[in-house]
Amino acid sequence: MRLSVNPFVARLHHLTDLDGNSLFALAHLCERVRVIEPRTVVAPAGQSSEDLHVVLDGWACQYKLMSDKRRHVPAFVLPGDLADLDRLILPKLDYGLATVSACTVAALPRAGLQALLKADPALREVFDWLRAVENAQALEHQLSLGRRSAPERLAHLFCTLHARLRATLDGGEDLRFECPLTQDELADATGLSVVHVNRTLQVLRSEGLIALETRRLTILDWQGLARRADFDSAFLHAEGVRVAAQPSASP
Amino acid sequence: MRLSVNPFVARLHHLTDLDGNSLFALAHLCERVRVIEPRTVVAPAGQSSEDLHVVLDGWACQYKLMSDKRRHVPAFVLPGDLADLDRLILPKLDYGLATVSACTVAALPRAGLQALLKADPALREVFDWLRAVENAQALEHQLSLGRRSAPERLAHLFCTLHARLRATLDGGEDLRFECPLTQDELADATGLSVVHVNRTLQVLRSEGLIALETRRLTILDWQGLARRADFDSAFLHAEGVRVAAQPSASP
DNA sequence: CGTCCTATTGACAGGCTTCAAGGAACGTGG
DNA sequence: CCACGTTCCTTGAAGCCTGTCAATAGGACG
Repeated sequence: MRLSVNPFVARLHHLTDLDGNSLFALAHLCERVRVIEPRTVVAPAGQSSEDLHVVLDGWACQYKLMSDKRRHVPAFVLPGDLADLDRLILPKLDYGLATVSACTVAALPRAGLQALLKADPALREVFDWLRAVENAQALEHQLSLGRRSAPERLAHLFCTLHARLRATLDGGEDLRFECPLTQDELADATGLSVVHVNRTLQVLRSEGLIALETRRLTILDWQGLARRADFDSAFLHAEGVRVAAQPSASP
Repeated sequence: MRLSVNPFVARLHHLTDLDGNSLFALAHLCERVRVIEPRTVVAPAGQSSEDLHVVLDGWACQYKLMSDKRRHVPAFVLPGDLADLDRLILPKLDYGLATVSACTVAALPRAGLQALLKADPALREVFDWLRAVENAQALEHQLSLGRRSAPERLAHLFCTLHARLRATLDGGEDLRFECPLTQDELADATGLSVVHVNRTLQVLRSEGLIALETRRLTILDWQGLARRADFDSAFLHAEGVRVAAQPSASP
């Protein structure tokens, strides 16, 4: 798996000033690659595993289940995302990982990654940063669930997805993107019922903010959508990190 | 500030196998102590700061504001908690820190803490673990906001607070605790309105699950409350961490 | 005793859920 | 190529949960 085709490594290349050695070593850990069917559990919740997962292609999601089957999706995992970073510390996670669309997933050995991070302080710093950003996103999601109305939640989710995708793909100003989410999944992420998601989408459409055809979302009015959502991209920390110049292997 | 009276250090002593040197060094960083009035902003959101905050006594909370003043509380900060761990990585946080009751707060210098963690791998591992636990709690809170009803949310919050307090205070089986939260704060944490919090509390009372007098919560039926909340304490990771035996300063 | 903050109540509206059923899209096999 | 099953989307009706507005009561405190 070469550097250029690994979107996770590519993203870190964009967001950080990690040197080639670090990136290469990381890419090297992404060798065990699987292709996984849509709507498939990759790693169930509450089960310990020795692998972390990087989604190279396709969309996945974290999920949590209540004992009566109610389901919540804390976050969608986009191409280039590390899906279960917490497992670096906690082998047994309390959320699961499932695919949304068909996915190409790399499994990184926990021990190997830990060793790499120990040997490469700059990379470690970057991983710490990734965790902090993930946490910031989790808190913003909390705000949505706690205080935003249904239209606001969906608008906010779309703004977030768009911003994250654009950052990863480095796509220009394109306001359209493939969005493989079903309304069921939107419901589990926004804390709404499927029916209400459906109706709320129609509201956003009728307001001229979005168009949502089969698996394809178009933001018709970015400003309007962001205003509707009270969206402020700061929590995504898309500016990246400069990691302190380390006395590392090579400059 | 001696070890024994610093609840943050005491908690790490309980939860981890950190040696005396690490704990002492950490306690030493907690020297700058302030007493802060109730309902006071300690560190506003969106502002960068060179200090992390440990709450030694009293309750505080993280908070986020929307542009129209809607408020959300992602987490309450209890005695012995590090309130803004993310600031270790992100100097400018997107949540603020405010007191709930009168608090004794220690301000730890970011640079000093970073240096300490760099020099003490075991301590660093523990801090990574703290972050992972914090994230687990954030996701469980998301689940509450997204999928639990009002009575379930409050029941879950009370179970969580009780479990966290008991872990910190190492209190026995006591089912009562001081709870300085106003219904306003409960509302901001649970994503409900004040009025509805009030009514929901009455429901929980009438079900014989809790008693809530002035600033004092009694859990009358722990099992019942946990069942009502679909509470599973796993996400608190109260078992702590054993950090790999490090070739550290002293055994 | 007045003031401020918090808790409590009532009335009413509306957002959102649930139940139920129909329609559209897509893949599969005959 | 069409019948068929499955999954997803859409719609309607009914009602509860929760929010908003407004006003009262209770405590703490100066």
